[in-house]
Amino acid sequence: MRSHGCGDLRREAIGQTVQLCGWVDRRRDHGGVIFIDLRDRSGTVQVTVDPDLGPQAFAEAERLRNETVLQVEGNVRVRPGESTNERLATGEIEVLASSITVLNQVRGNLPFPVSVHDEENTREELRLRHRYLDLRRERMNGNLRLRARTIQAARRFLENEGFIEVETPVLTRSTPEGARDYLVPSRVCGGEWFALPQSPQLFKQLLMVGGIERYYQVARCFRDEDLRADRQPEFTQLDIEMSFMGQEQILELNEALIASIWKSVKGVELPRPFPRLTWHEAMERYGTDRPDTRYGMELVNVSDLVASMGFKVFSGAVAAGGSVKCIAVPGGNEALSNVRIKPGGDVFGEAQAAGAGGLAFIRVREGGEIDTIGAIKDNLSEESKAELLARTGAQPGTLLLFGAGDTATVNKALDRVRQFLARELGLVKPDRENDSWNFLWVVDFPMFEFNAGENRLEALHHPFCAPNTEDLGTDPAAWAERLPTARAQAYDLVLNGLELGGGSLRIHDSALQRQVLQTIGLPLEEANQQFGFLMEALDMGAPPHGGLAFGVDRIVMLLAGEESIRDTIAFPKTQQARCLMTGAPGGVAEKQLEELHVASTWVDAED
RNA sequence: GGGACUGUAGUUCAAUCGGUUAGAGCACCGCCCUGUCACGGCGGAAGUUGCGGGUUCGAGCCCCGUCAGUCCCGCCA
Repeated sequence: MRSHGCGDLRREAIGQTVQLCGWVDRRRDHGGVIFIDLRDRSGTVQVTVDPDLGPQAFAEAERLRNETVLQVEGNVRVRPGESTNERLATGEIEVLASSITVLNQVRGNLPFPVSVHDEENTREELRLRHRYLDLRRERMNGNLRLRARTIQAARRFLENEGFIEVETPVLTRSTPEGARDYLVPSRVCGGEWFALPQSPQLFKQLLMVGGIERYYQVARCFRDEDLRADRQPEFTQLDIEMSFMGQEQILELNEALIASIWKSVKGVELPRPFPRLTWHEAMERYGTDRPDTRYGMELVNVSDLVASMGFKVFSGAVAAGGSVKCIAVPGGNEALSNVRIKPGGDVFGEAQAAGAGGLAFIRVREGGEIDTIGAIKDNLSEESKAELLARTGAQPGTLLLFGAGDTATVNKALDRVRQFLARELGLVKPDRENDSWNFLWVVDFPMFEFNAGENRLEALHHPFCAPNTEDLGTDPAAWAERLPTARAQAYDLVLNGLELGGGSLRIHDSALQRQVLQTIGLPLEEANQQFGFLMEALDMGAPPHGGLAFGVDRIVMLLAGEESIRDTIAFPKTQQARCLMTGAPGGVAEKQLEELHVASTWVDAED
C-alpha cells in the first residue's frame, strides 16, 4: 500500500488501496454516508465513508470536526455522478475509507476558519496570534511555497553562474549612518555591544578582497525603524557581489537572474533589456526615484511657461527657485468632480499629505478652451496656453492638475496624486490580479543629498558607492570639491513603482573612501576608527567590485500579488514590532541582565 | 513623535436619530435525510459590545482616557 498526497491522486490510482494523511477540511453527512474533504499540502480529495463497507471508519468519522488530523486507508474509485467541486484537486475520483485513525483532535472552537472554502477575511491580529493555523490555509501555505521556489530559482541561477553562498556574521559592530541598529549586549566583553547587521554590505566587500569573486547570500537584515506594509524590522535580502565587473555587466547579469526567477515561478518570459531611466529623468518625469511605468500621466514641467505670469502662486514658486509641474489626466473632466480636486476632496488630500499647499487645476474643453479659476485664466497668454496644451498633450476632456512650490514637494505631491489616480481610474489592476511587469533600472543616482535637519550631506545609497569617474575627474586634489555634486555608479531595480533592489560599484581605493566619509561629515579619526578595517583591506589589493541586493520579501509579495510583505513571511511582526504569537519582545530575568552588565532601571522616554 | 481608521457571539458582519430582551450567515451541539460536493430540513447553546471613566431618564452608538490591530507622515545610509 502506498502513501499518497491527497492532491496527488489521479485516475491512475483507481483500484489501488492507498493511505492518506491530512486535515479534515470539511465534513458532510448525508443519508447515512459521510463525506470528508481531506486536505494536505498537495491538495484536497474526497474520502467517502459508507457504514456497510467500513464500520470502524464510519464510527470514527461520525465524530470528526474540521481540522481533525486523520490517517485514512481506503480504495480509490471513480465517483458516481459528476463532481461539481472545482476546488478538489482530484474531482473525479474518491477514496472509499476502510479505516480511519484520528491522529489528533481539535478541542474547542478554532479561532478562525481554515477551510479552502472559506473567505479569507479574518482579522490580521487573530491570524498573527495563531499564525500556525493561518499558515495552514491555502493562500498562506501557497505564499510560503512560492517564496521557497523564488529563492530556489535564484540559487540555481547564481550557482550556475559560479556564485557561491557565504554566510556573514549576524553579531557585528554598530556603524554610524543608516538606520537604527538592533543592539545585543556582550556578556564576555562587559559594557560593549554587538549590532545586528542592517545588511552584509561591508562583509561582502571584504569577501571580494578575499578573492571570492562571486558571492551571494540569502541574508537576514535588521533595522530598528518604524514598520510599514512593506517594511519589517527583520527582512531578507538576496545579497550579491562580484569582482572585476562593470556596471553594464552587473545589470545584465541581474536582469538575467530576475528573468530566470519570473520564468520559473510565473512562467513569464520578461522582455529584455529592461528599460532604463537616469535618476534625474525619473525625478523630472515622475517625481520619484521609483516610478510606476505601467501608465502614463507623466509630470510635465511648465515652470518656464508660468514664470512671468500674473498668477503669483505659479510665478512666485518659480521666482523662489522652485517649480510648477502638472499631470494631464485624460478624461479627467468627467471622472473627477471639482469636489474631489478642491480642498477637502480626496485627490486634493493626496497632494496635501505630501506636504503641498494645494492643487491647481485646468479643465480643457472643446476647441482647446480652458476652464479654471480666473486668476490663472486671466493671466495666461494665448501663446502660453497653446504651448501648455501642446506640451501636456491635452485633449478636450483632459484635466490638468498643477503643483507649485519647491521642487521636491511638487514632485512628491504629484507623484502621490499620480499613483492615487492610477488606482482610482483603474489604470492598474488590483494587486491580486496584476499581470504586467514593468521593470525599470534607475541609474546615475547622485552620491549625496543634503540633510537640512543635520546641515550636512548624506549618502543617498551608502557611503561605499563609487562615484562616476567622469564627475570625479582624475586629480585627487579636486575630489573634495567635485564629490558633493558627483553622480554615483549606483542603480536601483524598480518594478511597478516598488523598489525591488539596488546596488552600486564600490570604492576600492582607500584614499577615495576616506574622502567620501569626510564628505558626509565623518572626521578622519572617526572614519578610521569605524571603518579602518575596510580601508586597511582596500589597501591590500582590493579588486574593483560591485553588486546589489534584492528585497526577497518584496519580490515574493509582488509575485504572490499580496499587498503586505507580512503575507510572505512565516512569522512576521506587527506594526509595533511585536510577535503576537510568542509575545516577543518580553522581559528577562534580573540575573540575565546582571550577567550582561546591563542596568535594569527602566527609563521612560518621557522622563 | 504625529494623523486617520478599526475593535459587537468561536468567526464574519448587522443593529435607523441615543430608546423594548443586541440580531443574522458560517462554525459549534442535538435530531432527521441512501451520493453529498458552499448539501438540505428541524431544534439548541453561544455576548463584560476591547478595557476604564464620564454625559444622559436611558450608551454598542456621544465625550475623555487607555490597550490592541491596520494604513499613512516623520523615520527607513
